[in-house]
Amino acid sequence: MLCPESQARNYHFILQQMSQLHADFFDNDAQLVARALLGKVLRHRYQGRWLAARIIETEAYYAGERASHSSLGYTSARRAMFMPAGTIYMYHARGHPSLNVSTQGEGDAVLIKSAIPYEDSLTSPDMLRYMNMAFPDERPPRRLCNGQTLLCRALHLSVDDWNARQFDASHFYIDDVRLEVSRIIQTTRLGIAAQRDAHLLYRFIDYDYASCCTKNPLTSRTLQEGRDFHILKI
DNA sequence: CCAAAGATGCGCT
DNA sequence: GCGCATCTTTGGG
Repeated sequence: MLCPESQARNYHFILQQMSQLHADFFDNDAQLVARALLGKVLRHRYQGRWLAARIIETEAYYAGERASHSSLGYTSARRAMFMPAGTIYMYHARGHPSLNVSTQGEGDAVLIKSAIPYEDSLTSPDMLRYMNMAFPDERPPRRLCNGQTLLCRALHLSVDDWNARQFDASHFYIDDVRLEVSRIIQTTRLGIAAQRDAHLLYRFIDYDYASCCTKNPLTSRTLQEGRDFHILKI
């Protein structure tokens, strides 16, 4: 007979095994993976505590276009983009870590661009406090993960620990807890120079959380639906 | 040395 | 809300 604490641990482990995303999830076209990742939950164990965030914004990158790091050529730092689908690719963007996952197609990947903290029975009660420890100032929950480097900092994910590695049910993985995503905004990626395929509509946002993403197309005066962005119904 | 798939505060509308 | 200047750290030529 297991003690209650062991039972809880077992239950936790079984839930992880049931719902975590495996390599076959990522072994698809980068845009499909980018869309499917919306509503999925990043879970990272940091100092014995489980931290989690719901993905609300992603970008797809292909070796065959000019915005991707892989299109710049193979280097050791970029090797994870060329590794099998489901390999974690992390790099430093302006001094802070950024999280990507390789997909089907050598050199193709998805950038996880923003998320919001997600609390449930698996996460630590003091999760928000631990996320906030990454920042000098006190931040409201919706400002903890709304940026590709901010979410890595809040979840305490480092390049040294996770670049070119695989997800792992005991430390860091992506979970499918069946959250509903009914509409997706498809629009242009951010921070891409005009001559590097900036026009491609490879950025995806969970419509219901557009107000929490890095840059909301719905409230822009200059962007027009049908030209600069589309709303996809699932 | 400097470019790079950022984040922020400030001033303006 | 938007554009712009300025701060940031690392890997690669």
